[in-house]
Amino acid sequence: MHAAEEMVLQIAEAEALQLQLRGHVQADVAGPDQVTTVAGFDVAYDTESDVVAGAVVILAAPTWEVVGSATTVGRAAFPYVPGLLSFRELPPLLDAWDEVLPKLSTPPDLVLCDGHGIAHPRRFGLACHLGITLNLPTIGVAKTPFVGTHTSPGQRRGERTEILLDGEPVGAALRTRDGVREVYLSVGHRSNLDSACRWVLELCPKYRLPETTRAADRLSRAALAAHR
DNA sequence: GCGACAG
DNA sequence: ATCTTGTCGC
Repeated sequence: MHAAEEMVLQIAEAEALQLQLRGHVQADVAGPDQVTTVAGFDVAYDTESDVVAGAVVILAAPTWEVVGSATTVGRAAFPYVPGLLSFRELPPLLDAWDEVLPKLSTPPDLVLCDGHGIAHPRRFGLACHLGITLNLPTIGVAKTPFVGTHTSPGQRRGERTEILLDGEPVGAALRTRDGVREVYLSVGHRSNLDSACRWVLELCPKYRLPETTRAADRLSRAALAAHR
């Protein structure tokens, strides 16, 4: 069998797994009401190879200073397929997680990652997959919309509109700074939309993107650069 | 059938 | 994701 045919099968298997795993997602339960530490995840890609760097950062409330981190460098084992991002990014992210976890006295109270949670064609985006794998409250924060419809929220920080998919709210377009374009967030696991919006705003005291995203992005890029 | 499509 | 210069605005 040719490589292209193998890929078609892998994609079908991945989609089937999503349908199975999505049954474990808790997207309408109380989120954390206190957050002492929060984890942020990101992956950086090399332009001309399949080398990838995964990073996890641990930030402490209320200043969100970095109190822990880990990076790993490896090779991408799955291509980018819209709707199957977690199969590409989860391996490097979990590698980084395994590195940082032994160094923590307590697991983080909340996890953020790039990309969507239940705002996904099968309601099982990267944030969901990461959340049920770690069994932690998770929020997906994306820079661009993926599925569903939404109107533009008001121009003030904190204003938001719902992302609707098949008539159901699956996420929010949230303005994290006055006059700056919104971010698109959705619950990954063990949270709800109100709580997710609250914590994302807390994590955006100064910039459009959450401090977790910014720190993890910097770190994953640095790890990639150091490797080359 | 055609186009769009998180990172 | 990543490749890239200048440029507008506070």
